[in-house]
Amino acid sequence: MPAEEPQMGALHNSLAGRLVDYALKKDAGLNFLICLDLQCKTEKSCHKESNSPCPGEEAFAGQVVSHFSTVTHIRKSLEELDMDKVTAAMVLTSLSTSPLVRSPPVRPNESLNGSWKEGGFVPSSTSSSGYWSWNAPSDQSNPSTPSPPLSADSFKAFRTPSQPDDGIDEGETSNLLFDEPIPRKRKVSLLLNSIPTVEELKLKNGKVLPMNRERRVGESDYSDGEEDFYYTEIRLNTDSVADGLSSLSPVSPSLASPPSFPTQEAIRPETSCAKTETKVMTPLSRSAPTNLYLVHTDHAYQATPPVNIPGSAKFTPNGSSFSISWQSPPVTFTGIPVSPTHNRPAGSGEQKQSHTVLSSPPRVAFGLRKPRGEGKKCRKVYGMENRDMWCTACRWKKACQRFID
DNA sequence: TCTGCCGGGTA
DNA sequence: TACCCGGCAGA
Repeated sequence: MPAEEPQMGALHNSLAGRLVDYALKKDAGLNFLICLDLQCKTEKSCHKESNSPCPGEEAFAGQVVSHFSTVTHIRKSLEELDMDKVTAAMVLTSLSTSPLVRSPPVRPNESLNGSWKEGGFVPSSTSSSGYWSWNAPSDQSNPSTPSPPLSADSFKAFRTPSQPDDGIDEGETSNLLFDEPIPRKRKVSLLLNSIPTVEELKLKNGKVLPMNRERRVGESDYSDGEEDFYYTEIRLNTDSVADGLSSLSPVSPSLASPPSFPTQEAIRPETSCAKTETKVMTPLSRSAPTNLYLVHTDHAYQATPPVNIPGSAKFTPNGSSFSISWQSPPVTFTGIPVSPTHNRPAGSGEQKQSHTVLSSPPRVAFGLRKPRGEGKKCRKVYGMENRDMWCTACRWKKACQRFID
């Protein structure tokens, strides 16, 4: 193991001191979104079944949830953002906070291995190529301990050595790290075969930050049929959630209608990535709600027709990346990855893997649940014994229509 | 624990 | 569409 790995891992830890992690776990032919939250400070329900204390990473491990509600919140209009170097985008306005499926316990050396083992993450086997996975928190008894500030030097260490300095000076770097949400590198294991590619994070100031080093075909850790799947959460704007809520409230026509998406032609693999994604993102910038989530993936996907996702969502593979975008409804997304070692042509009878995450929107994360009425309702006024005097809504356990606040 | 009511299921 | 109810979350 290269000597720099502990340092890299520690650095990564310090970068990742907030929110939650996720993994896509393949099991029984289905892919589940698994909460890897080591802090568990935002969603109680995610581990309620485990009945474990919040920091119980192990008990929490494998809990299948959908935690996208806490994924980095992007408030920046995509129109304002120069997206032409961003290789994937995910619009996740809301997903469930409640567990849907409980996956089998995650065994070491399974798909999550290397990234999450024995309550924490350990350096992955690919760290020597510039990837770092999550090490066990230095203080597991207090996982929510804030991460130490990063120095500009450490930030540089996080950068890919092979990448040139993009002109981001240390001052900017510091601002990025302290004033802006910290880009986090995620490692998600999938039973996919694909080729993570070079990532660049487009900063708000327009500068491009290389995030990963390219991973080449032929690297050996695809052997078990699984693949390390990385993505980077990018928080582009830190405006208040409440601000974002207003944009989710019903409903301007532009928000209510699904965004338009590029045609099949627009996402052909031979189309340049930047060009393609510009096309992809532009409609979103006009129609998507303000709390958008961007997931940056290191993944190669076969060029297949865009997959329409229920709920105004779409999965769009395009060469070396994919973008997933949707608005708040429950979603299912599927994708067909390209295998680096079994690179089959599309439509040649290959086994297409379907990756599914089912979820439903969180209620609290976006405050969509209206405040509870303060006044007396039918139930209080008439009592349970006079239930027939209640308004219909109250009888149906709906919002009271008679005593409206 | 009570209450309001959301979200989803059923007929 | 009407009706019902599990369950969440605030009081």
